[in-house]
Amino acid sequence: MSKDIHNRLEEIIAVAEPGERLLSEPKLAEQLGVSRATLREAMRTFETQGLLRRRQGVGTFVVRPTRVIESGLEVLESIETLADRIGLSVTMGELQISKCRLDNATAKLMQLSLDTEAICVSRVILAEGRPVAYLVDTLPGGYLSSEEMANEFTGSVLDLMLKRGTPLLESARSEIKAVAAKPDVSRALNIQRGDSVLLFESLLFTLEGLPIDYSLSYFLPGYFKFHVVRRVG
Amino acid sequence: MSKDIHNRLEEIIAVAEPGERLLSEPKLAEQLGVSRATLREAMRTFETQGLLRRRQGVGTFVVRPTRVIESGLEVLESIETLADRIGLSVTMGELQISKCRLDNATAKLMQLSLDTEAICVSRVILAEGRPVAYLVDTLPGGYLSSEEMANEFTGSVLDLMLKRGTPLLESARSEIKAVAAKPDVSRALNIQRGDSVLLFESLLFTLEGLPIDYSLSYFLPGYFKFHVVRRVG
DNA sequence: CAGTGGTCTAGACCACACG
DNA sequence: GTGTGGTCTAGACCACTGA
Repeated sequence: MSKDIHNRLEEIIAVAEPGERLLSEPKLAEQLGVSRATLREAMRTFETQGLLRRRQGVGTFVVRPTRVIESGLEVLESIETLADRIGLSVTMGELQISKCRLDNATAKLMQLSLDTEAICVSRVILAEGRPVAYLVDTLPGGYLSSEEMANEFTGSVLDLMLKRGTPLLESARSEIKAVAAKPDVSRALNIQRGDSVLLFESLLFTLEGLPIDYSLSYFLPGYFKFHVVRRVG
Repeated sequence: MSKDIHNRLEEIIAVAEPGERLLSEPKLAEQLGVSRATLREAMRTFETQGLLRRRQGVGTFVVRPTRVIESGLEVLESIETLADRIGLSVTMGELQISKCRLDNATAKLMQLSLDTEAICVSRVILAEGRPVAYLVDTLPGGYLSSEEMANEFTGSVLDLMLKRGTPLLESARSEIKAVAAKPDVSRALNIQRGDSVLLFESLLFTLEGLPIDYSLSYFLPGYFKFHVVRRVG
């Protein structure tokens, strides 16, 4: 029964020093008496918990997640703001900005026509060098200039607009999902395809009630704690 | 490249009639020109979207998810209440009630001593015969009698207490996570081990602010839509 | 270059459902 | 019993990293 493998792996991780490298997959699999596929399956849980970090061509390392980025969902704040508050430094990587076309569903959500020119911004947020979130924003053209993006953008469309003061923002409506990481997500977050990630699909509104930003935010579960208070009646 | 497989599977599902059975895994794998393992990997996404339903010993079936159970997170309501509102009938299965001991973390959360007698209630919620949620509640002993459970319990601890009127309930604090299904969860929800599910880890409080119920709620993503409004500043 | 993780394959055995 | 999905194995090849 490979529930054992899970427990034995847990033990191995528990006694390892932070930063320690595990045996290579073939060796570890042999030592545990299971196939490599089974071992990798068992590793999945610990990866999404942020306890293991795999690096292709290098090895698998034990990680001690530092502080967890915690947030109540009632307030809209960027990851950078949240991280700042607990004194955690985050950086941005793999920034890609491109003009893009809206697909049908997105156009409908944003109340735009299909031929609206739009800008897609994708990037990875790293905490202590580890990718922890993958964000993709889609905005109608005209809200972001290329100079602004080059000079001011630090990872958050929200922060940029708040700093700029225009347009005035009011709220975001987010849909919360759990999804299996597709190839683009698993690559960006450095996890296995099919691993579980938390996805916020959000629409950001201005004070006038205009949708101004459609975003997909993929979060590595182990590094974030989102909570919400739900009232009876 | 097995991204193709994903798309081809998508196409197969799209043109299939609801309720239609797919070819068996070995046959379908051969037809698509991939191994069974690869095919199963590709199937994962569609399972958690609720588009495929696998039944051991029977086959894999195409499902058209009917209505999605949608809820804002600000208000605490049971799945039964939400389903009722959209006219969807849900039933309860695999009810298990047992006395249990608190583990360390749970005891701390509930502000109880480790030797407190507690009751664990687990059950599966089915919508149209399909398991869509797996709920595990832990309560200190004394709140639920066995007669009540036998006669009144329809799947929701919340509804039972609200109906009874005591203790008076105020709110729940929920932590939202994405997790890979462990064996117990995958069995209960009829999905593959490691599939992504949405997990709410909640603590329910009385009007006096006493924690009275600790619950883990695992949701099959495709059948639920949770949303929340997040305000700026 | 050698060694790592990422992916895929072919085949096996099991537990289960149904006739 | 027969056929299904659930799980595991052994082995292969690739892409990537770092010396």
